[in-house]
Amino acid sequence: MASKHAMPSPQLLEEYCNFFRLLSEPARLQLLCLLKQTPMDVAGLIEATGFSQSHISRQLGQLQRAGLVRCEREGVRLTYHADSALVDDLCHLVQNRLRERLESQLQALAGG
Amino acid sequence: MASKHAMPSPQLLEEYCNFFRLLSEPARLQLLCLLKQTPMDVAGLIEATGFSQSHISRQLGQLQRAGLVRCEREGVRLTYHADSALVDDLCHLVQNRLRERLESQLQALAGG
DNA sequence: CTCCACAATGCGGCTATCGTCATAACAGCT
DNA sequence: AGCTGTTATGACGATAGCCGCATTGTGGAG
Repeated sequence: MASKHAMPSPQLLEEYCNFFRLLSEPARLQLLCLLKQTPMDVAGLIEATGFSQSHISRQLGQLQRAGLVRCEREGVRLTYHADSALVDDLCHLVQNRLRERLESQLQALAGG
Repeated sequence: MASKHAMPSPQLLEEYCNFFRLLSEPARLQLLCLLKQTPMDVAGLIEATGFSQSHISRQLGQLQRAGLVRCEREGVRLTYHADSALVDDLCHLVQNRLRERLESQLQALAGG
């Protein structure tokens, strides 16, 4: 075969970017991480983050459309969940990368 | 321990976002994928993508500062490389997610 | 040193997105 | 029905990022 890592099609590339863009906003990633730890309603997220209600609602909407978050009614409240392990996996990969990079910089400093 | 997936610190969260933002731009991701397949100079990337010289140079600068891309002089030209498997891993994870999501939507359609 | 080719950067327009305020939609209770 | 509490959305200013044009830096050849 040509390569183990063929060039993705433009459409797929775009999908990748759309997904990564979701995670590229601190507010959204924070909400995701919080909801992974403990499901909450919007009031809880306001309490936890200090963001405004409308801001949180918007971000949750984006995450929900991407399937990264679900919600269930409990009376008048909506309890949001984030149960996918995907985000954790992605973050761990990035974390390892960041660590490796800092270590190599440290070595370069010691070696120089 | 409290949880297998503890909340990352604000600083780390920011670093994650910075990294994901790099991948959230089709131009950058495309350049990354191209350079993973075949190392090239800027002229080659212009040929391959149709982007302007300055645009490509800027994106390469960002990728280089993040350590996702390196370059070597060959005479007056700079040959850029992208050798990390990280981006491939991240994209594969996302691809699986996209596939699963579409499959579940398909099933919901069939089941309804 | 001068000239040429390649790459990087200052500047500016443009668009997209964030984040807030105010308001609308919605579910439950009386 | 109306009232209350919760969430979603329309409108808008502010900000950030893309992208190209023009210029500057940089290394090699004459």
